Amino acid sequence: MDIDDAEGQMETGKADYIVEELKAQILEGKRPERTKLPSERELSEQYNVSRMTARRALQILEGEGLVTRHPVRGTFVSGIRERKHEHHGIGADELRTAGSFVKAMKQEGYKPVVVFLEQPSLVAANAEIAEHLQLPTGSLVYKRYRLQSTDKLPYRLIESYYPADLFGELLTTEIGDTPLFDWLQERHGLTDVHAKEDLIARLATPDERTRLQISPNAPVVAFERTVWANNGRVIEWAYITAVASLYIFSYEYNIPARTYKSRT
Amino acid sequence: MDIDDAEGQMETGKADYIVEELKAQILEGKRPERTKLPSERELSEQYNVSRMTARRALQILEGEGLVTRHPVRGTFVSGIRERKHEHHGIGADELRTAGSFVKAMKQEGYKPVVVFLEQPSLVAANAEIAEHLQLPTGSLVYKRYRLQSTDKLPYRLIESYYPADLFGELLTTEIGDTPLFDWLQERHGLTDVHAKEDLIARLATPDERTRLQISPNAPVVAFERTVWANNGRVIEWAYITAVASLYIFSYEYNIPARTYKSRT
DNA sequence: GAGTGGTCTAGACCACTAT
DNA sequence: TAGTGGTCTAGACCACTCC
Repeated sequence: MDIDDAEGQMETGKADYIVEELKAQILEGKRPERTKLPSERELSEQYNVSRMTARRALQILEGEGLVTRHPVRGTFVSGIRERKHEHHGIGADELRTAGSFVKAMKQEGYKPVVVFLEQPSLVAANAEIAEHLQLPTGSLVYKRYRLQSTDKLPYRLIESYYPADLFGELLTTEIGDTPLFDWLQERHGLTDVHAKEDLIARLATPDERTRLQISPNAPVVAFERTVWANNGRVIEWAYITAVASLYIFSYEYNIPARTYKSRT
Repeated sequence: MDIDDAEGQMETGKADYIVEELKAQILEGKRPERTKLPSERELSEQYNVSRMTARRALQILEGEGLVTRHPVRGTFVSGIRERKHEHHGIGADELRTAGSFVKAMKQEGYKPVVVFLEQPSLVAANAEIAEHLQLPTGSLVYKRYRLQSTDKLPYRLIESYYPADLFGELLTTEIGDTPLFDWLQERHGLTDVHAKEDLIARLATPDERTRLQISPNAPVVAFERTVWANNGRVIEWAYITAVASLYIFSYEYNIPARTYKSRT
């Protein structure tokens, strides 16, 4: 197990070597999903490296999405199958049935929890929000800021804004579990919608790390979403931060034919 | 500058504190894009912390996409505007004009380079590739494995497969700079295409790290893309790894109306 | 009390490159 | 030769939870 014994064939670093060994074991099924990996201290003894090096190996595996780590509990194999599909595009129905995600979670045996980090409220739009919603700066907008979790395992942070003239009455109306866009269709007759999403991937900021309960090495997918109604109005702008290791983002689209040679 | 002086108001760690200071300076414009940040050793002196802590701070900034780091050169502010837009969906034209990305790069003054990591070749499809291309296992497929770079700064790794009966002749045909899908349209009359992409975000594997020349803390966006022609055939399946800090992925789609109350 | 991961220290050597 | 980031060591203390 001593790394120096294998040093002959090794060009990579010690941490990378441990990564490759553990990864092979995981992919070969020798370490099934949800089983516990050796702790940092155990690994450092087994491979005769310092704890920081064993730690780096586990952090790399975490970053690649192969394991999940928890203080106290330990490090666990988290197969790719654990990722949640977030499907958009042709046939997308997440927006139509805003509760669909929650339903899917329930089917999988999770208990979905939504925590409002702020009380939903009407606020004056700053320049940025106003521009996104195509409203004058200072317009009243309905704001929601919430965290979605399953069994105390947070997966998504959502900050969303809506024009107050369409959604403001929500503050005094109880719509229960009715998805927001169903309510919009019923109340205001807005049906077809068009959505645009801009995604980036990055590591979490300290604040997001705390809220999403992830380690400094865990990537997130941050995206803006703008939703237009069929009358051309922007009806939602949202900034969403999702724990990357839990998600597969799926998009489908058509590319229309073009007249051949119509462009250079 | 000594962190312990500010310890009173500080709940976060020392690395996080340095991150917040530097981030504020960057966002306020005190540290303009492309300017050099203090080195790890300088920071560790300025803040009276160990080099590893200063290092962690810079790595966190790198992970968040605010700075880029290079051995020898140092750490540099890399504004968000440096990210390249990758636009898909309605109006998407990346596939139609496969050279568009390259053109955009040229306009920005970059010199695009494509390195074929393997000679393009006809290979027998293994079970996975065959399934993706909807062909029998063992079918001949045309494979390309290439790395895209600008000025020795790699940004994307592409492993792509095509049915040999449609694309095999490319091995002996010189199509020059003609985008692949333009050639397909001209040669085989396949026009409208449908695409599906599945994205995940994660940290790079050691191999990807080496090929893309990024540090262990830099996230990547890995995605599969399947492209169908208008006759229902799969004409491309690709696995793409993109340096996350260089990309914004943009998707646009419509959500069709539904009959109200047609679902629960 | 024992064990987990999270953070931090004060050193060290390396490969690489610009001067 | 000097300076950069990359890697590694052998310790340390912390917060937290389970027993």
